[in-house]
Amino acid sequence: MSAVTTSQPRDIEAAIFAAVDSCVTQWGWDKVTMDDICVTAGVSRATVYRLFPGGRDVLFEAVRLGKLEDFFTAMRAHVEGSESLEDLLVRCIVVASIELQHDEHLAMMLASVPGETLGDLTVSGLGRIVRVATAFITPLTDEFIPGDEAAHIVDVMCRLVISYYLSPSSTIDFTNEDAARLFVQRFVLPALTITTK
Amino acid sequence: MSAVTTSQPRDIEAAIFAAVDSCVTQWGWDKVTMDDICVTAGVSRATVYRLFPGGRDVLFEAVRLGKLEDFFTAMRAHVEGSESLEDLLVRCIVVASIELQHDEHLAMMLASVPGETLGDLTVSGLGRIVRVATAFITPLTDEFIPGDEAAHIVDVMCRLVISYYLSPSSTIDFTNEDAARLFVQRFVLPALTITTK
DNA sequence: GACAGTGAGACGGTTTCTGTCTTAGTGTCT
DNA sequence: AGACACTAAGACAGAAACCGTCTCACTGTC
Repeated sequence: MSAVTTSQPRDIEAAIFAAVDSCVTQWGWDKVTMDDICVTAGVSRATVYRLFPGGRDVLFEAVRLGKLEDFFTAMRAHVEGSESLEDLLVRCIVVASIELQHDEHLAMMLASVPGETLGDLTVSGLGRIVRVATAFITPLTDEFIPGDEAAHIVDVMCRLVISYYLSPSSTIDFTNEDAARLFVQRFVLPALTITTK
Repeated sequence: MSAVTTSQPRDIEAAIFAAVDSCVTQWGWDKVTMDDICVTAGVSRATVYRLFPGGRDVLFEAVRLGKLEDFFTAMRAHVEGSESLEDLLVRCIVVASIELQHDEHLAMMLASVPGETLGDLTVSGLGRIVRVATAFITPLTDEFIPGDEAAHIVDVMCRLVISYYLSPSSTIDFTNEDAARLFVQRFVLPALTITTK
């Protein structure tokens, strides 16, 4: 009937991502069908499968990866140029914690589909989170400590930042720079097997 | 493995109703499966089908009917004993409007699954609403006007109360008794073909 | 021991969903 | 004009989910 071809592929991809966001927020990952997404995005099924060969799994993985990369891209802008490992770690922790707190979409997901969202933050999706975090952060730590040591720290810090986001503590506030610095000085830096440069 | 038989049938029915509420709030009527409800209610599928022979349709209809009856039962308690038709109608309008405004579950449904909820309030479910409202209210109007006349009024008023709940007007506030009375005096009572007693 | 109520789960029939494919229509570039 | 790239629409088969029914074992009560 009418085939509108004025939009660029990027726009369509963005529309699909937005549709997934919207649908998942409303119904959760489990309940969403590809048709839901197609209709919401105003796009035909063929288009979705052409842009994401592999279908549902590939699309959803791309969405999750995309969100993580957005998150860490935003974070990296705030932590680049740190002049010491301590500064870098403290900034990472604080910026990530604040970013999490300000993430409205995440908050909505936690409210509307808490089970799945929690699972994605703490069980099924934690591996991906740590992986992406490591890929983004270790390049910044290279000038201070070796990669495997950094990977260990990133792994632990991911878990802690998420935990304190989900369940804030009265003793440690990771959105506060001083508190984060104290934590890094007391627990992280001393644990390094290599003397920091 | 373990069959707990300590609970009364009424408790189980209540648990199922609560489970439907919870599931529907989370996912909407369309996305909820009987298994979702069974798991949420902590009850086996056999039990649900035994308590609601006919399955999904019967259960859902029972839930919707139950909610409506709860609504109008609460309302009737506030409007019984009215000494004139005008008083009765005004009270009905005001109490129903306020009750709607205070209905948190309905608000959550409108927020989480607006499409379905709106449809149930204005299209697919309106007939049931009017039917139940008529059954509850006409007995109270019997001493003032004949049944068919009352049914007409109830029909119109249901639609108006719902409309003003969904989309409040700056000119008429049905939660305000004076405004409601003015409305009844100007538009409802004069329209009666029979002189009010 | 008889009985009523329940959980667990198997079962077949139906519906829904997925992923692929074909066809037709539209805009762009040459 | 004609080749090309891209999309909508929808048919299609296979897989998965769901529904409603049924049987069986178990438990607490009478």
